[in-house]
Amino acid sequence: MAAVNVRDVAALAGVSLGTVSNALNRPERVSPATLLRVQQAIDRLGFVRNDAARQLRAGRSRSIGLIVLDIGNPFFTDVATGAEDRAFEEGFAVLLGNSQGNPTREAAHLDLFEEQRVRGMLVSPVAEIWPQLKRLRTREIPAVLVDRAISDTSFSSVSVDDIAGGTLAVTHLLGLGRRRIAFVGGPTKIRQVSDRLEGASRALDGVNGATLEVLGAQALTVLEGRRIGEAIVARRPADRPDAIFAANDLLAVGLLQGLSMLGGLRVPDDIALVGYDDIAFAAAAVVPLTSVRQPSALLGRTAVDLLLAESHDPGGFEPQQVVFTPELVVRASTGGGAGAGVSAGAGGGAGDLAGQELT
Amino acid sequence: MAAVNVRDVAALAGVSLGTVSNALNRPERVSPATLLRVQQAIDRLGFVRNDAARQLRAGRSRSIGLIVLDIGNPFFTDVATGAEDRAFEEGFAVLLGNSQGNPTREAAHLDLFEEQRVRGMLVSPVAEIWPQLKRLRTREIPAVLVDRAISDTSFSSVSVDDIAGGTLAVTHLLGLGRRRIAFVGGPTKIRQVSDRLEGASRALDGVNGATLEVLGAQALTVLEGRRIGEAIVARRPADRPDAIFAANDLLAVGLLQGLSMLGGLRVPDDIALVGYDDIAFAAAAVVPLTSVRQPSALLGRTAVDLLLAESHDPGGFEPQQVVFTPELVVRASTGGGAGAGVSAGAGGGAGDLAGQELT
DNA sequence: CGCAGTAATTGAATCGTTTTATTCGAGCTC
DNA sequence: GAGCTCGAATAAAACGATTCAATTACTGCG
Repeated sequence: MAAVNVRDVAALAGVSLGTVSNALNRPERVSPATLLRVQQAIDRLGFVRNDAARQLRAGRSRSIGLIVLDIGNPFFTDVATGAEDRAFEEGFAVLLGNSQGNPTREAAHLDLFEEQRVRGMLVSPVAEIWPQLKRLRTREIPAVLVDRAISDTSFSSVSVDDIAGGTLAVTHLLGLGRRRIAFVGGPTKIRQVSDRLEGASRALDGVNGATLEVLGAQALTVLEGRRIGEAIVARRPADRPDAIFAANDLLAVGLLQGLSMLGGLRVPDDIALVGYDDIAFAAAAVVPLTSVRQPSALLGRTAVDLLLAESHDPGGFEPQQVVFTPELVVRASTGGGAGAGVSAGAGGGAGDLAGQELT
Repeated sequence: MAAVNVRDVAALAGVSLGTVSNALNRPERVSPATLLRVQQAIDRLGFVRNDAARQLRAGRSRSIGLIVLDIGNPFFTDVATGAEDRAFEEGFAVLLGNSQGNPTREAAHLDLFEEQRVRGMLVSPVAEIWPQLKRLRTREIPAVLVDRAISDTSFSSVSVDDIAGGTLAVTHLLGLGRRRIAFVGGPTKIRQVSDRLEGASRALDGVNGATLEVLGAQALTVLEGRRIGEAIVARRPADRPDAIFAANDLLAVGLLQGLSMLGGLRVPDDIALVGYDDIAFAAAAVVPLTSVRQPSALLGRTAVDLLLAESHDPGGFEPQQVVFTPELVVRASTGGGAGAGVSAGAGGGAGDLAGQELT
């Protein structure tokens, strides 16, 4: 009883196997009576379609590949969640590939998924893989780039506007009346960092008396943030900024520790603080962090939409570059909630660590 | 040029298609000369095997299904990383399914993956799905349970010994000379919580003068930890515990905030603190947290190993229950590093948030 | 020189489904 | 009642790789 196939079902139902296929795929072409008989036979035998045969005949599969830089990174985890969710709605399975920033692994995953004849690939590329992606396209396997500024507009892509995010953050700080703004982030060769800085500096345009100081960071880590925070504390009060925009939440959390817990400054009273990414911990920090949130899961969902759209109409489809605008989640670190208090900030939102279950 | 198949390759190489297949799968049966010609033809045409046809013939696929409760949970992310990594080494693709704790979604994923004829499934089950898993087994699709205590030993499983973890944590605290231990955690109907408590209480056996107080928590969150921390601060000094074992790191971080930052107590001087899970943030807390680490990625790798072993020998395979022992990572919150300082603790380790890249 | 034995290659059958052209009837019209 | 159409069901031909029994080519040996 290892393998139940359409033939067995047909035999039990007393019809031809073509009819079984029709019952499965175009029920309206089959008379109600036989449809019922076929259904019963299927249930009785516990028949499950063999997708391999199906896709062999159809020439296309019902799965899509997702290759990410690092599945451990919460951003990509969210992207994957969104993509899987959307794909599942459409009856597609998602093949997960973790390139770990390794071009060799990335290429190998591309090959592996091509053998599986995936319907298309979602890729957040490590290396320059245009040649490979173009080759895939000649095989009618479309690709959608995730979170990469892309020069080649012949591919669809989804990304978030980091410049807008930077502007959002600093405009908020200016709106609170702060004028001595500091940007903490680096290395600037990371596009996201330089874009966020660019956005920050744009926000200053036309605001008189406002200054933007750039404090370079070696890495986007908590420790680095703490170090910089302590350096700020060491300054004369008049030389300190009255607001900081950190390039990501890890830095922001470190800054918070350095400034407030170790340095004795008050956040947001003395210095207001905005982070970036809205990681789960942002809401749970001692002073809940105001942060710029990226619609990560939506990125994943949208990428799948673009992929399927292109797959349905390989010829006529026009590649699209979808750029999402991030959103500011205001919490206590800029005075959004209770002063320096305990209550959760305004945002809240779905992914908060607060609601997370135990491992 | 949409589809290049073995026949095309055979034609170009001037051999029969059987030979091409041999060249692909059993190169030693083919003369070096023809092997070379076939290789060249493959390269020239850019031939890529069609896995659908392959698996149709073979009756088995080269992919495995992974169904997790919540891919957003760092524990499962690590499990997934380990599983994907191991599977990839073996040339297998991983189909990712996120059940989101929803039994309906879980069942649907099971069906979807069964249609894909996966080689086997890794499942961290939401509901009681034994009937479905047993049905799968009659189809030679083995399943391995992930992180579930399992009564039915006819399935392989991988899990972590939470009792041992609890003992580990509290033994460490006792070793530091602490005697008034508090366990913070709940709800106890979660098996992991009750097991950790059980382990904690076992550690006390035979240690005279040691007491274990249980402080129930409504949820395993930062906020709840903070609340409990403040409650402890409100006690008379003599009534306070001198060490706390928290059921997970979120609680521990909250406790740290409540005790130390808001309450003025010193960690570890006044109260030593141990968490559980060793989440990325544990090392980055103001006082780096001592924590119990679970070998999550190893769980994933091992699960894949068990799955493939069973798949290779469906008849003779004996299901195994692999239970991992967690490991204690000592950091400053129990005096492991600098007193209450800034330096990272002992553990460090691969997954630290410290090294994490920007989104 | 012929024969056995091995190595290399071939061709046909097969996996399970979908699809397409075809057949079979029944019900209608004129 | 002959000719039609239309609905329902069928049989056969794909899809692309693998495998196995059969064939050919070749080597060495007696």
